[in-house]
Amino acid sequence: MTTFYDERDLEEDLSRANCPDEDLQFEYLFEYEPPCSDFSGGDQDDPGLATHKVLSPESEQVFPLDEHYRIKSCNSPYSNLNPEVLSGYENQEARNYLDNTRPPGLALSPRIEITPSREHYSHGRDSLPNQHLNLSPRPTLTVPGHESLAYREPQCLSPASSNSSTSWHSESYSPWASPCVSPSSGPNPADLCPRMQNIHTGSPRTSPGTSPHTSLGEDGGLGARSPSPRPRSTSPQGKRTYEMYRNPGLIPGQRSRSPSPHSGQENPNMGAHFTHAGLVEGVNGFGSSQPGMVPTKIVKTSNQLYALIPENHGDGNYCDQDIKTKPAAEPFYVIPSIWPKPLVPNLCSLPLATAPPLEWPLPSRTDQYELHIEVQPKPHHRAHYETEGSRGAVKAPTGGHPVVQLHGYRGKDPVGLQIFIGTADDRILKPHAFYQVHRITGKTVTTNSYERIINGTKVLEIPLEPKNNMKAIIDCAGILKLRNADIELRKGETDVGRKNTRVRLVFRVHIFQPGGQDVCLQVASHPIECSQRSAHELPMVEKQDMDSCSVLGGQQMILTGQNFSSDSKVIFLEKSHNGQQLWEMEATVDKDKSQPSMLFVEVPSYHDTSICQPVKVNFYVINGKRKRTPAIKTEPLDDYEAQNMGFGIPQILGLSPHSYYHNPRGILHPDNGLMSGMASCQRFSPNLPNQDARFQQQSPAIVYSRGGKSLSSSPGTWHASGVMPDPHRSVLVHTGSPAQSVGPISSGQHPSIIQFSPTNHQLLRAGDAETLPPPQPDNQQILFCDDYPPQAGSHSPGHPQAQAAVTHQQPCPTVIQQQQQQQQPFGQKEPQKVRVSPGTQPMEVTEDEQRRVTVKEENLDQAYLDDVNEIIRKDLTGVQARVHINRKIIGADGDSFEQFPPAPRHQQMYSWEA
DNA sequence: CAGCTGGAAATAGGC
DNA sequence: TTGCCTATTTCCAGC
Repeated sequence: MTTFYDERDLEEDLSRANCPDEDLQFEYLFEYEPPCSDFSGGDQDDPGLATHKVLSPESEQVFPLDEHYRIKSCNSPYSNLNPEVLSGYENQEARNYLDNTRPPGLALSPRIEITPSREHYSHGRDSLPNQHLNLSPRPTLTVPGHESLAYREPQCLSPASSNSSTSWHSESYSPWASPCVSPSSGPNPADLCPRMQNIHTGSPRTSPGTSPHTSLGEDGGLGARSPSPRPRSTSPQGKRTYEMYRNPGLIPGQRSRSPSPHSGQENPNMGAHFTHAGLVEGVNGFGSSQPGMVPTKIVKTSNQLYALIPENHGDGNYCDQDIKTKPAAEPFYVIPSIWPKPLVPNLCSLPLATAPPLEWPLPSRTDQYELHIEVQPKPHHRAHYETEGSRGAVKAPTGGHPVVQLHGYRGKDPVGLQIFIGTADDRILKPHAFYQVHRITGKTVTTNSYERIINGTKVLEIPLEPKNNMKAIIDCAGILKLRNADIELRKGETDVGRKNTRVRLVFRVHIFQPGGQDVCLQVASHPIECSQRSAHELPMVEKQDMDSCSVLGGQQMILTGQNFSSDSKVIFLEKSHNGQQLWEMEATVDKDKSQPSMLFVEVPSYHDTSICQPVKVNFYVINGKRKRTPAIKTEPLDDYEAQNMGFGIPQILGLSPHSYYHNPRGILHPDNGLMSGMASCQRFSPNLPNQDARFQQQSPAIVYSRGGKSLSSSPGTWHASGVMPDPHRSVLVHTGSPAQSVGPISSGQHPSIIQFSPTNHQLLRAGDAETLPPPQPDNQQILFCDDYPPQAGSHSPGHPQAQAAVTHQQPCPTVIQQQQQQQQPFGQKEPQKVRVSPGTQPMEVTEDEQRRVTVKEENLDQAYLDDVNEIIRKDLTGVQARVHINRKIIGADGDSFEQFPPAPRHQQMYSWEA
């Protein structure tokens, strides 16, 4: 079981569009193996030699991986990528790609592979159908009437965050300023924070935190806010609804396939910048190809000096916009010519002008360094509104706080660690529009931090000091929730806040190197659910003890997680490439054994036991009843869409689902220069509108020359470091030795739990933080593949044990024995009732049917991507596409299955007794 | 008393 | 259009 699949695929997303409640689903993967013998991701007893395991229902055979594949793999876009360099989702991307590049020579094991999806925390934004549409950078953020504002107005507008951290108005541009200092008394916001000009002009606050209800509407006339009880914001043009978001076709007049705020369609200025000039430009939307661009305007403030550079010509990446001086179409970016005074002397931090944009994907490690989250945050953190007091810093599962450490750093100077709130969806990581990091101060906070606003995103910076072993306890970062209406009202903002409540803590370091090239590393935490409700209602799977089994099912799978209930149901489903649900089956949950943190599930039989290829399915956990889920939903083909897509629907249908969520939008546009700058090893057709976002997810280490000039001047300025993740390997996660594993699963029966997806991996880490003795950094980082042996040099520089832990994979037991339980089952054993499951026949889509199917607008881009991917894939390896099976977890308000396919006769479905 | 928490009412939007 | 349901946002009380 060493292959990996991208559960964040097209069909899943399409299906999601048909199933609103699936926004709260956390999906996981499972793979069915056919009865016939074939490869199965094998044991990897030899850490240095990946194997494939021939698996039949009764026997297994292991043999080495074909060398041919390795060679082939070298041609992949990840040829220079070391999977271990990438963290979290990025690794999954590599795995996905690799998985799909399996050469034909290696037959795929028809097996079931259970893999926790990155959708594990899929929720809200990430699960929205057009989530991939928001991959474009967010160089500017606008508000109605103030289109030139380069910030998220609520953040700038609302100082109502906790006084402990106060609003980030003043702090943002004056890190060392008192959090409560009046804008009028401190640095002049008019100078330091142009966006503040609008807000504060005529209404300077004496204390940003004194009036939770002080609003933009009051101050800046944006009209989005009013004294409490505040009326819901209304948009002159009509507020987007969640449904509209899910289905852009519902939006009158919205035809753009790129509703991203900064897509070319919506912002020609931005779009024009996506040229081959360089990655920076592409990402930032700054079209400058002018080396040595000189700031056109210098603004002297009380504490800092900013260079104002026209967006279209500057090479600056971060900044505030000068609202007053520039029209909307020509926003300015403010680049501090003088680095703000750090809290720590000699703090090694990169000048904003040279730092990569927050939207940029960065690796978590290079050969030399690794930025690692030693302790992950809790999966839930109730964010506070501006009208509320702070809800404190994000905590760790153990009760402490997240810990981040930079490995491999030998310098003597502290390094600035940046923290911001990023998206938790499957698209490229970027600052979250609806959440901001919130600086926490107080006697309980041990970590100094200061704030700044980088291109509209609040960023905390704390020092990583050698004396602390370059480790920082993140006890100063809370999460502020911005009102959806305010954000959605921004011009160009296409994301909706509804059900978009998952975030990640993103950590970044910029390591100054003597050679003149600095290294930027970034690592994102596990997803954090920020809503109040979900903390108690959403079931989450943190661990699954098996990821594949025979198509015959019947094996017991133990899910470890949270918020399971007696009503918890585990649903297996399969979708077609176009998102149509092909099969759905509720697994039998052993109510007697199950606990709030553990579910014992009997894997249902796959509907087609005669498959000869492994099939991936989804499964998810749902608490409570579930509404009817349409098995197939078709829509009339939108001519406009079809025309603009440039290919027929049938083409879409055959596309690989992989990387659907990774539409890089503008970033990977052939004109944006990303590929040339970051993934030169891979060539794409310039005619294709998009490229596979995996290549940005798999971004190489960013090495750049100090000094803003070069950043946008040429593609070569930003170049991949020589240390790129190994592309040859699918990767999986070894969750630790038996002694380190959690719970019964870690007992002798399952000494080595292998988790296959980043999602699962992430969750595991959250749990491991409590149970695994530190340091266990590589439990998370040990990513290797079934198809390829770990390579020297790919290990974590700071964790030599990484390699050693690679191959303790064990075959999944066909039957998992009941483990000793510390908790009581939900209830006493009761006669299970047979669930009525209509709709026995798996959905089969004929070609004609497929032609009638309309892929939602937001999915077309990915279709393009997949198309490209498929071309590349075939070109590189000729690997045949796979069928994926994902799994999900649904929220408590999930739908019921009125069209639930009946289980095979030999495998009746059971449900919890009410 | 400030900050933090948990809970829940009020509100808005979706169906 | 209405009612129900869910998600969001605001408010309150306790620690």
